[in-house]
Amino acid sequence: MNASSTPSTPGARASDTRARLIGTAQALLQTHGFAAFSYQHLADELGIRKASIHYHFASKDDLGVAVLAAFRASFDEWVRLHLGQDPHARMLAYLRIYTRFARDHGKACPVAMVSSDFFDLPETVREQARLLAQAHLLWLAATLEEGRQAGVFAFPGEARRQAEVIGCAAQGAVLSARMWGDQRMDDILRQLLAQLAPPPPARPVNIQIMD
Amino acid sequence: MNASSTPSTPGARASDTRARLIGTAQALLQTHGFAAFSYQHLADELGIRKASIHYHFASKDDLGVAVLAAFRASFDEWVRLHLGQDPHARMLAYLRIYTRFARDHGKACPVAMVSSDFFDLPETVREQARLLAQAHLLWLAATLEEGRQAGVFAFPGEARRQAEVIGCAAQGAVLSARMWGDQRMDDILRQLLAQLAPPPPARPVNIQIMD
DNA sequence: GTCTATATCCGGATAGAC
DNA sequence: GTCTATCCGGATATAGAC
Repeated sequence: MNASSTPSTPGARASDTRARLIGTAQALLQTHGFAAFSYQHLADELGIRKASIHYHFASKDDLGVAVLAAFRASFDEWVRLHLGQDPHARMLAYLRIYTRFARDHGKACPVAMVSSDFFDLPETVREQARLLAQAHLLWLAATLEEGRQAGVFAFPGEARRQAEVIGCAAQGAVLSARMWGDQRMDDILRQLLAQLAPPPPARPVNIQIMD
Repeated sequence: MNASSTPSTPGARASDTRARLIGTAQALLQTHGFAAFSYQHLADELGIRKASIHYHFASKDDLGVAVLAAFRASFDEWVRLHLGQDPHARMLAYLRIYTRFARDHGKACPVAMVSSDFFDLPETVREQARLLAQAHLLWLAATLEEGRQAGVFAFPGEARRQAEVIGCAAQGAVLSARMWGDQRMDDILRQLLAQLAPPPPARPVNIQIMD
C-alpha cells in the first residue's frame, strides 16, 4: 500500500525522511493550510506510519517552524541565484514564482496560508512566518528602489510601501487563482507590472540631448 | 455559564437564533476561517448547545452557504447606500471597510479566508464564494472606470484588470495586518490610492484654456 | 527509525425526550 | 426550538516492542 516512490526501509537515514517530511509538508501547507493537514496525510504520502513522524518532529508546531524555515532558506537561495540580473528581470522572475505556484495544483503563498491560520498558531510558528514575510519585503523594496533609480520602475512614495502593495497583491492573486484559475492570476501580475512601468518621456517633442 | 447577552429561552423565535448564528459565524469565519470554527464555538457564543444548531443548519456546509450569502447581501446594501457618491469618495469608503475589518480583532476578508480553505470546501460553498467575489469585482471595475472617465483615477489597461489588482491587494493587506498590525494595512491602502492618482497636468506651463 | 497499540480530545451529526 | 445522550471519525501525542 506504500504509494511512495521511496518506501521507508530499516536503513533509511533520519535526514532523508526529515527532508521528505518537510518537502511534503511544504506542499500540503500551500494547498490546504497548516491546520488542515495532518500527520496522517504526511504518513500516507511518505509510506510510513504517522507515529514515526514524531521521531523527527516531536510536535506539529516543531514541524511548522521547520517548514517555514525551509521556505526562507529556499528564498535566500533564490535571491542568491538572481543577484546578477537587472531589477526588471528580477521582478519578472519573482512574480513567476507565484505563477508557478498557481499552476502547481493551485498552491498559494505560504505566508498567505499561515496568515489565515495566524490566530490559531503558537508564537514559535508566527515568528517564522514574520521572518519569511520580512525577507520577501526587504528584497522587494530593494529591487523596486534599484529599478526606480535605473528608470525602469515608477511609483509614488517609499519603495518599502510599494513593496508591501506588490507582496499583498501577489498573495491575493494566488489565492484568487484557486477560485478562478491561473489565467486570472497571470492577468493580475501583468497589471501589477504595467502599473510599475514609467510613463513615456514627457512628450514626443523632437528634442535630442546629445552627450 | 451562558455568556450570551440574550440567553436562549423556550420562546425564542427561530429567525432570531438563526440570525445570531449567521452573525457569529461571519465573525468566526473572518478570524479563524471556515474549517477552523466549530458548532461548539458557535454554541458557546450564543449560550445554547451545539446540537441545537443543527435545527437551523442541518450541516456546516449549509451554514457556510448562508454565511457567504449574508456577506453578499450586506455588500449589496452597502453599494446601495453609496450610490450617490463620486467615484473617489466611494473608493475611499470601500477601502475603509477593510480598515475596519483589520481593526476589529484582525478580521480578514471573508473571500480570502474561504480561498484558503477552498480545496476542502463543498461545491455549494465554493459557488457562494465566487458570487461574493464577483460582486466586489464588478463594483470595483465600475467605480474605477467611472473614476477614470471623471479624471480622478489613472491606470493602464482595462478597469476589470485593475479591479482585480485592488481586490487582491486589499485581501492581502488585511491578511498582513494580522502579522504586523493595522497600521501596516493603512499604509498599504494609502499606497494603493496614491498609485491610482492621475499624474499632475502635463507640465506647469502657464497656459489657461478659457471656455 | 519505524512499528503497533493506545490514550485523549474534539469535530460534525443523529435520535428522541421535553 | 432546545435539550441530553450518543455515535463515529479523525486529530495530536505517547509508550514500548523491534
